[in-house]
Amino acid sequence: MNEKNKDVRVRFAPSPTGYLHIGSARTAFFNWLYAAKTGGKFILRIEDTDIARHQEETINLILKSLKWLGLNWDEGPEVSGKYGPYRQSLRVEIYKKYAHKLIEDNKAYRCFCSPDLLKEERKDKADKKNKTVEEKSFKYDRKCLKLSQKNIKDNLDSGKPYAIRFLVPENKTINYKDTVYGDITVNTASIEDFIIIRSNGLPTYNYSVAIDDALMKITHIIRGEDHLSNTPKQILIYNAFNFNVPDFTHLPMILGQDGQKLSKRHGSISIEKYIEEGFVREAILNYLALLGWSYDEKTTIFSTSELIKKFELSSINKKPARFDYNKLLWINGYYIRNMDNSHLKQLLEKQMRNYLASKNIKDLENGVKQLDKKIEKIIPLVKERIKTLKESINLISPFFIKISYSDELATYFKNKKINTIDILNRVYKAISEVSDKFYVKDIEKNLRLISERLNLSFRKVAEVIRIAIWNSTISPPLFETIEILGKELTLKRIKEYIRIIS
RNA sequence: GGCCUGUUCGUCUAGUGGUUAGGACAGUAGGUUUUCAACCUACCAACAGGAGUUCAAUUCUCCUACAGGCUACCA
Repeated sequence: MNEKNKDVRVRFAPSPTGYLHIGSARTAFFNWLYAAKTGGKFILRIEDTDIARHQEETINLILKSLKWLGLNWDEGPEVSGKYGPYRQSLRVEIYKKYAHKLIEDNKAYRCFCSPDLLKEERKDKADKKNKTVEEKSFKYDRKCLKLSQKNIKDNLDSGKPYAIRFLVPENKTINYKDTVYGDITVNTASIEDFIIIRSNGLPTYNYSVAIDDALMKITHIIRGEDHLSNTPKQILIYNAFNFNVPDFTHLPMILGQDGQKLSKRHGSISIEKYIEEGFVREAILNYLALLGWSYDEKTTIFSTSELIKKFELSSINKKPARFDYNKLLWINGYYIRNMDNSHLKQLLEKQMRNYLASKNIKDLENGVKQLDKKIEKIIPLVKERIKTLKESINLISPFFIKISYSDELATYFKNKKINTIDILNRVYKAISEVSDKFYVKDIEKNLRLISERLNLSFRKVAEVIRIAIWNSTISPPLFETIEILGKELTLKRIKEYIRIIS
């Protein structure tokens, strides 16, 4: 394998049966990274040969998620390329043509057996208590290989449906080297004559994938470990046509927190969901990169451009990785904290506007016009307090949306030994006396003075103020919060809280 | 059932024929502080089990256990 090879061609070949899954996203990303690193081409191919399962809309969802991640493709849907079409459903004639060539060469044959019957035979064999491997073998018995020319002709003439099976060479050893898993050796004795073209004329996976990868001149196949066992079959197809066999790199599986295969019951598994939850692009890519790959013994944060430089297929590991939502959260928080304010502002303002729209909230206490201006000042207060963009809503909305005190906070000071109303009156006065420029420094000075005068720790005073102006025992830093709220609104909330607890 | 693959702290991982087995997340304790975060410090915590090779094995070999994948006219 030559890393400097400019002719590298890799592909991501999703089956459009749902959203872009987190595991598929990693596969796509690793392919993309390898292409970026080597200056090769990243090809996108849609594997939609299973009519029953594929859904048209999901193709767009997948493309959308890939674009959001920034994994742009050089050839594929929407951009085309010289090895198209890039949808398997549009390549059916190609698969048929090659399959018939195999029949002519006696490397494949027509099978007229009924699928239902085969299924039953297989079941019988599984149930048998026979001891020999032969007797329990699930392999197809090659009934149709033994058919005479006349039989075949009669069947064809009568229009009997048939599938095409690949004639697997007997007792041959297939050997290949996987970048991650090393030398893999399989004997053809364990492989049955698998179907390559179904009776409905559509190809099966192991066949079409090999034909396409060969025809599209794919040089490196990077995909999930679930395909490791399929690889020998595909090599058989390559060999039957004398195609060049590409390099294989299988990626360890991604499991859920419980160690089971990642599925819907593990919560969010689609990229789309993560976008909704407020994860940022670079954080997701960074986390994905760490699932099955590592650079050294200490680095965990990698920008995408660093990944392009540092990524190596040879340092991918074999062990299946559990998806650790907590770590993703941490990485996301890290990216938010270190993001530049103007970029963060764009993202948060969008979040906020979407939120207001979704809740149909119109009467903002500070007015929508101020959202844009104020959010700029809010950013530094929230950026190290959120792990997702979505969480910012809780911290930002009280600046704009009228608060209504919860029962718990309305009675919060009832049994406490402090004179809440006295404190609030003093606060009201102190805030009123701050000059109209309303500097944080002045606000802080005046408020601290209250605790000094009352000989009360400032945290007690702060708690009272916090609940009054924020309806919560936690808030962004108090003085800055008051500054951004503005004199008028701060006083209004204090007055309101006094009224409620009086 | 057959075939293929894997197994280092709870999690992601680094690592080597001789190391106090390293880092990160999580957890715990403390510091800072107007709350919450962030930040800083410390602590907790792992080589699946058994044989063999070797002066020495977490590292090499074999077996067992466990886990995952494939075994479809799914991909």
